[in-house]
Amino acid sequence: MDMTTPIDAPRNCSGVSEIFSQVGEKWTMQVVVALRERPRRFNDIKRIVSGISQQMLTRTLRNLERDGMVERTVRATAPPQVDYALTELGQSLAESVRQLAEWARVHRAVIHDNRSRYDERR
Amino acid sequence: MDMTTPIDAPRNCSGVSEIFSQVGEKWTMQVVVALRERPRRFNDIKRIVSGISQQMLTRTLRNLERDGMVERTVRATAPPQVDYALTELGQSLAESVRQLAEWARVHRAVIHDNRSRYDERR
DNA sequence: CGGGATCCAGTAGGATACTG
DNA sequence: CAGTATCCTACTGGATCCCG
Repeated sequence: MDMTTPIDAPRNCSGVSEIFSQVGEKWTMQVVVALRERPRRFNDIKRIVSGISQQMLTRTLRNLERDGMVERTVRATAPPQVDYALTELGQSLAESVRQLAEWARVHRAVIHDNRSRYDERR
Repeated sequence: MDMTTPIDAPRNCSGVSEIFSQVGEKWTMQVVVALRERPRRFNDIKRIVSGISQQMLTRTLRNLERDGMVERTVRATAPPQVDYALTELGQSLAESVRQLAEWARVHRAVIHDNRSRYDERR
């Protein structure tokens, strides 16, 4: 193992950044947020997360389901009805992310301003 | 002209997920963590963030600099020496991210387990 | 030492059409 | 309604060479 790294950083950044990349995927957190209040059906989510295609919504939900963040419940009615709900794991993620989201919300304007100035100076 | 600023986002976090995607980029947070203790030089960071190419380190640092997370200081010595340091903005990001990182560290095993079971059931 | 310039592969993201 | 199936584009990540 690499014992030469002189930082007392959180151990195993590699595994953690794996989670980050999922969180950072374009639609993941918006879907999680859409489910925070209560379970919702496919097209309800699609309506809330404006701009998402049904393809991307399907993919995002599958990934979240795969990780155990979201539970999928199929009702054998006609027409078919599918509910998606956050699991406890998913809810705890949403809660942890909320703080980072708050940071982003507060600093968004400054970051955009920094970018503009950087791009102009170039 | 400001085409980049979303005017209205009722529940939507389009601007926030923009920050998330940067945080989720493969190397961004590992570089930030590498700078948390003190400023460091290019090849120091490269050594700490094992596996990163000089190309990707350059790109990542440029993006962080662009957003005002990192400050770049060039010393006109021979050989040239460049220091990278977190700004206050960068440090506050690191702090906010730490909590999400802690969440990821705690739940990583469970998530991996969920994935395995999901993939088997397929 | 600290990059920039190229080129290249893989994947995320998206548009559209079709289906049980 | 809730998806699959295709096909396509753009961007992320990386390897390599070069340069002051």
